[in-house]
Amino acid sequence: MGDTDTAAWAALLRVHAALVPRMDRELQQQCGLPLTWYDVLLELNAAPDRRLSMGELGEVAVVSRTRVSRVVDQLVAAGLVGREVNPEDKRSAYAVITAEGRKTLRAAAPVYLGAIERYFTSHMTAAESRSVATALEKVLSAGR
Amino acid sequence: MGDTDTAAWAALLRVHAALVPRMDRELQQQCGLPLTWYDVLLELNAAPDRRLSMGELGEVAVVSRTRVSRVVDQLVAAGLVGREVNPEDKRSAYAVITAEGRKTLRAAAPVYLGAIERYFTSHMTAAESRSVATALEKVLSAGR
DNA sequence: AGTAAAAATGTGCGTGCGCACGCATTCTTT
DNA sequence: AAAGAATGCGTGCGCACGCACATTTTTACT
Repeated sequence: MGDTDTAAWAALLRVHAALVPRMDRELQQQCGLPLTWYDVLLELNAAPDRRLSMGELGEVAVVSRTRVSRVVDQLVAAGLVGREVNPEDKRSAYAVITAEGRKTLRAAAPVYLGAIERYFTSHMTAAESRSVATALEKVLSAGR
Repeated sequence: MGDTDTAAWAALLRVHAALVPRMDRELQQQCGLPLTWYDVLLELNAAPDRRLSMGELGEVAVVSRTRVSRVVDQLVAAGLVGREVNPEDKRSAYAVITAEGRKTLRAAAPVYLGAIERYFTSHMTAAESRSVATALEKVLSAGR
């Protein structure tokens, strides 16, 4: 752990373990919304035509492909997204964010963004923040 | 996500989601050792007198306090650690790494460290690595 | 000393998560 | 055109994880 090479990785693991449950609770208590739901809604809202197939959703969101089905089930039951079949490929199922879903997302965004700022970004300089982002994005684009 | 403030956080989440399962599998296939076991063994080995109470272990390792009991159960069953009662406080239980545990740890270390280097550190500059470490460690020390 | 609060640990239970598998549909090959 | 491979998706199942609670021991207070 003390090794310089592994220090960054060890710190990443600890930050994740410390902050993710905290943010999840805060979001859930103030907005009744698990972090997973927020992530899915965010990606759907940013997607072209506000819809994504299950496979695409599993790749872009921080949710495993197989888990997507059940999360979308919950979101459909909550009225935040709808299921639609792709007429050009009847295997495929689209998840489409509803108006209620966008409303919920807009309400939850400031809470989540505030938590990120308060627990994470505010404790580093702007230069460090940029450095972390570029470094981790390089790791990401390499790991595909 | 595109926001500069949240970019670092979003990248951290994605890197964690992408790399942790991969490293866990690699470690488990090549050494028969889950990542959780490795972390616990590492902390025990680095601790004074090679032992830690359950509470201390839950704080220092990336394992929740309540989860520690069962993980130590497994490690005891595997012969990698031993349970000892604290003679000065009979509530407390010490987890002590065994010789077999140290042997297993030494065998697994190069595999894990290699994976960290290969999947993570090698994709950023040394300056970025240091920047990531210092930034995340500041986040950590602030979040207690 | 005696009683109540606090601390440290272990456990029953519900939940989240991913793997292996099966079903329906589409693509490819001959 | 027919058959086999490949793709996209959903589901049964087992494992990991944390919360609330019970138990035992220590500490604090009167």
